[in-house]
Amino acid sequence: MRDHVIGEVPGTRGRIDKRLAMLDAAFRIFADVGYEQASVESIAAEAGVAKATIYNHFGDKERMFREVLRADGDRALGDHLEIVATLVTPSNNIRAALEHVGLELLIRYFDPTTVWYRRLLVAGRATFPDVLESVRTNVTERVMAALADRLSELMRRGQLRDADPAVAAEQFWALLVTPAENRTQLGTRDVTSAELRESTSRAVDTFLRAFGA
Amino acid sequence: MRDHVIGEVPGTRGRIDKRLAMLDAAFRIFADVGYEQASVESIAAEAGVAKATIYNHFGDKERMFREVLRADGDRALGDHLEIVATLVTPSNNIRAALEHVGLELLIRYFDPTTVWYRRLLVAGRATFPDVLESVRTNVTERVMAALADRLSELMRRGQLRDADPAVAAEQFWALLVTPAENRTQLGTRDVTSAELRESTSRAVDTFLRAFGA
Amino acid sequence: MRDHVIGEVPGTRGRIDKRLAMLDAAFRIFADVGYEQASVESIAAEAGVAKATIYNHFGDKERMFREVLRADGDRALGDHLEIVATLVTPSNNIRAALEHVGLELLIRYFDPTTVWYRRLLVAGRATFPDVLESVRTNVTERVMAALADRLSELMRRGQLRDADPAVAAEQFWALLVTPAENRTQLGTRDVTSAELRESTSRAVDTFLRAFGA
Amino acid sequence: MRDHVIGEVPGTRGRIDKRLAMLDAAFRIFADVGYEQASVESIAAEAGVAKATIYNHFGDKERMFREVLRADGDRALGDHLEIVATLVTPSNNIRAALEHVGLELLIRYFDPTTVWYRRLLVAGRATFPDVLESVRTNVTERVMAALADRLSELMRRGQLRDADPAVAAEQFWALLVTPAENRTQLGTRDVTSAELRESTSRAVDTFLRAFGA
DNA sequence: TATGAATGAGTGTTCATTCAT
DNA sequence: GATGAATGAACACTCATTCAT
Repeated sequence: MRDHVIGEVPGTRGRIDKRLAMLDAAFRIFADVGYEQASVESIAAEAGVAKATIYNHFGDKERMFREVLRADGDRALGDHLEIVATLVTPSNNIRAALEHVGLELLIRYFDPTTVWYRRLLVAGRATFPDVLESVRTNVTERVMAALADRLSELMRRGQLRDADPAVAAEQFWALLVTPAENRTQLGTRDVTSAELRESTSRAVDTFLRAFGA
Repeated sequence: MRDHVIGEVPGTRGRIDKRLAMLDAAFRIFADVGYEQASVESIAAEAGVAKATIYNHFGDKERMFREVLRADGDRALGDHLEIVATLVTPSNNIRAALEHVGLELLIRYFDPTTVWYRRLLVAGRATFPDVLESVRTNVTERVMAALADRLSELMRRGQLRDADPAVAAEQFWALLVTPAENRTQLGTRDVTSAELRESTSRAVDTFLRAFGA
Repeated sequence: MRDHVIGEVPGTRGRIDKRLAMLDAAFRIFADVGYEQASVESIAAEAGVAKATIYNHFGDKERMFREVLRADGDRALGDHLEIVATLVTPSNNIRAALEHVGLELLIRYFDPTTVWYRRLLVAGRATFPDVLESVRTNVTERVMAALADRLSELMRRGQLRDADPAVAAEQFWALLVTPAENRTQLGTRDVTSAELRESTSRAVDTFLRAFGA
Repeated sequence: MRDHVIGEVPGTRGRIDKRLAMLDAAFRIFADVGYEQASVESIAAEAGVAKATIYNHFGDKERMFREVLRADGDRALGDHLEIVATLVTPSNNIRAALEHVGLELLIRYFDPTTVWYRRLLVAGRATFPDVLESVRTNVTERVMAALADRLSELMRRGQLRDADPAVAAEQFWALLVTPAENRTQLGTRDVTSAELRESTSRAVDTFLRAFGA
């Protein structure tokens, strides 16, 4: 839980370092114990600054929470879109292409940073439903749409059978993620990369049986 | 949020009623705002008793939380096993049988009580990982095993192709639940029964394409 | 500043004692340093209770302040009206009657409790203008009206010349209080009873020269 | 509350302007909310400078408060002495002379700047009793002495009856100020100039009945 | 058993003040 | 001389828990 580092510089002495340290510490603490349970004091301690410094920078706890979410949300969106974009498959090997994308998505999905990010969202769900909605429309939906777009391209090329691409995308995602997630106990346990590879393989198996040309 | 009633009998003034009222109020409040955020005071108020009475009965907040979880966990397990058991299919119509079980499971899954129960688990995740583990082994795994058992029976009968029943069960569940859940925004929105039926239908479609005989 | 005691019972053990001790301590601290500057912690310490006990009883700081004001305001009104009522003078000695009432009013006015009460009002002026207004209409104006009523009676009897009784009351009060107050430095210094007697005598002198029959 | 300007020159960017702007802002804020309640931050903002600049100039909050008081105290003393000095009455019309001086004093007394200044003193009473004492000896007493001196002159001339001039001054002041002040509710309400004129007239009436030749 | 009253430890937030640039 | 950034101490208020009745 100590390896999400945005930009801390160990020998801290600059100004910007403090802000980054604070965002960073906030991310970890919020993800760890949830919004309500995270004390500003503990975030300050983790960041190595005084409590008041946090207030100087962010105004209040809520604004800090939103700032943290925004900063990481943008990065996550970029990451995922990039991965989905690789599903262009000049090659004929659909299985390999799907397994590549699937595994990459799964790796991201279970990356500690992403796991924490999901926890952040869940942790703040009751208090900040608007943030949740914003993430869904700006991240989840756009990733799903990109995936559907790629799958529809594969359908047009005859590499997948004709079907509703949105449904296909949704089900690909479900087959990929849900069985793997069940094994992590809501993120309590880590998953090995072997497990991820096996999960991907099983998901692609079933997906191709259902949607293969 | 006021319709989960374990055993309140408003007019009665006996001892047991108080205990039930307290468990009941605790369930609602815990599910509503999470373990940490739920104040013993608010639970006492909701149950119509004095704060100290809660301590007389449960010792402390944590023990009350566990009590609530256990009481409802047992009930949930029974419900789900019953539903899965209906997948005996004397008839030849697999699709109808799967859709029946799928819809029933989905209805349970999005029943307010169950939604609250999942929230309870997530809310207490950080503080009570042992409870989470216990639910997984005692509820999730047993339901999955029962489902796999039914599917394996269908495979033996030749109504589904030969495959790993555990994987099939897991993927059936994933196809069923994940797309539907994505639409509820982590439980922020309700789902209509029409949506549930459509979700079930799509899940069974794809499942049968992949696992049909 | 430690002699305003409403009902403290030294060997404190009952329930009601705590409430009185709190009101009492609040009165002293508020009067001493003002509403904003008075810390709930210090009031709790002065009352010998825990901070939370104050919140259990009064809800919040503002409600405690209002409670304190109300409790003492009622008593003050009664006191003053009683004094003014003595101005019935069956005897012919107006000077003696006026000096008696004047001295009594002045004694009350510079009684530590009353001094503190005025400080309380001034201290809360900015934050609670409504309280100030309420005291003015319910206490100040009623005392002035009672005084005017007594003076008008004396005019009817021919013991004072005919004049506007309201103005006479107002000016009697001004002659009585203001010179004395100037010597206390906004209540910083105490006044001796000799000074009060002299102030009264001078005020009555001038008042009778202006309003004597 | 924004019309007390000591020397702000908006267009200028020199050094002295900043100091004046700070003193000016401090006066307004201190008078508005009191010493303890005034935040250095708000004064800095009102003055358009950085918080640290205030500390460069005044050392700390207390020294700034004293500086502000001293600057304005001198001006107030001058004003009042000048007014009292006009009570030389070459003319025979005492009533007119007294009404002139009385009205002028009353106007000053209820001038927003003076009202704020009195609030400043009251606000700082508990924290800075020495300042209060200094104002009393350097301003109040000197104004009273000047007034007594003028009245004694009138007595010598036979325009007022023989009496203790100090007492006469004190009572003139009381008759003048107290009834008017009662109507402002400790400065919460403004007074109209008509009210001031009426108050003056009543005060002079009574004063002349008591002290007229 | 049920309760009203009390409390110690904490929470988010503000503020006067300092320091490096 | 002027500033932006940082901080320690304090404050109003909350909460899980205990105790006497």
